[in-house]
Amino acid sequence: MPKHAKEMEALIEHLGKHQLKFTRQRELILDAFLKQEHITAEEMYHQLAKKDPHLGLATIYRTLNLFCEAGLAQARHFGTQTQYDNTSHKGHHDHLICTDCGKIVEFENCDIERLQEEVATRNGFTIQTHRLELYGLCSRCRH
Amino acid sequence: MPKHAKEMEALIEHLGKHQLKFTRQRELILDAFLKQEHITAEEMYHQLAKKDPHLGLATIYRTLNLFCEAGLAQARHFGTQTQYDNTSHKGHHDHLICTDCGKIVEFENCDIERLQEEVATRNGFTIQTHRLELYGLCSRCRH
DNA sequence: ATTCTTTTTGAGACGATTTATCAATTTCAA
DNA sequence: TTGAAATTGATAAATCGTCTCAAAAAGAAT
Repeated sequence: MPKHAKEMEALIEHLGKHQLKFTRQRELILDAFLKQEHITAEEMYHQLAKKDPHLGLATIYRTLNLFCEAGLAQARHFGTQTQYDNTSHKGHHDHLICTDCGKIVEFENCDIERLQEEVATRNGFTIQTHRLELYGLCSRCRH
Repeated sequence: MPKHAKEMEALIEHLGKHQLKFTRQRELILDAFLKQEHITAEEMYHQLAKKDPHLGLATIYRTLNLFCEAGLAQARHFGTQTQYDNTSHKGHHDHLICTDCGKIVEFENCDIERLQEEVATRNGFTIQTHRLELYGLCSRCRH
């Protein structure tokens, strides 16, 4: 059984529903993407240049955005670039961000997630994904 | 007593400490900024164009960044643009967002906020602001 | 008030990141 | 195998924010 069978199937299902095609590039990019917790398009471009020097940057952007629509990725804007988070990596999707030095601490908190579910249910929503970012000063920068 | 005397003083104090000058533009931009909970440079540019058609976009960016350094504002990357949050507004707006129809429900949850504080403290952070977005399907779109 | 030094401003050039364009290629169902 | 529809790669273009620099303004000293 391939490493990322579940995600591959999710992608194929999304493609089918939207009359999109399964291409060599999409498979290549999915494989590379699922190995990371998060990555930028530029990083992936350089990483994949070794396997396929002709893979265009535009294709990577398009495909990562496709993954977002399929629910496999989630875009996060930080600094000047866009980070694409791998949503199959369960924890570590919440962030503490130092507004002074830019330090990022990833965390996971079950209690918060449970309360989020509660809020959603109370409002008739079914949560697919979420984004939680806490901005402040880290211990170093506070002084 | 002027509306935003406290913030104005904070700015003047910051200017004094850094050999910066108090200008008409900085006063104008501060006034406009403090009336909002958050704003982008572009929005403020158009808003202020009525009062002073010669106020340059670069000046607005520079000034909003100055406010960040003075602690009056906080930059947050959202979508493709930078939102400048007014730190004197405490109102936290967390959002439930339907990924199908785009419906947005605002909510606030004290328990979640308390847990956020806990996480931050445990990691040595002091929270200035945060952002919480829950993505999913609303009752209608779930069918 | 006038002078003088320093900072700020406005306009546009510039750099970085992402999206749009389009002809050639690939996918995939018939 | 064929053909319609989608995708790709290269690059042009758009977007956002910063940098540059001469002219203007601020503020201290005279």
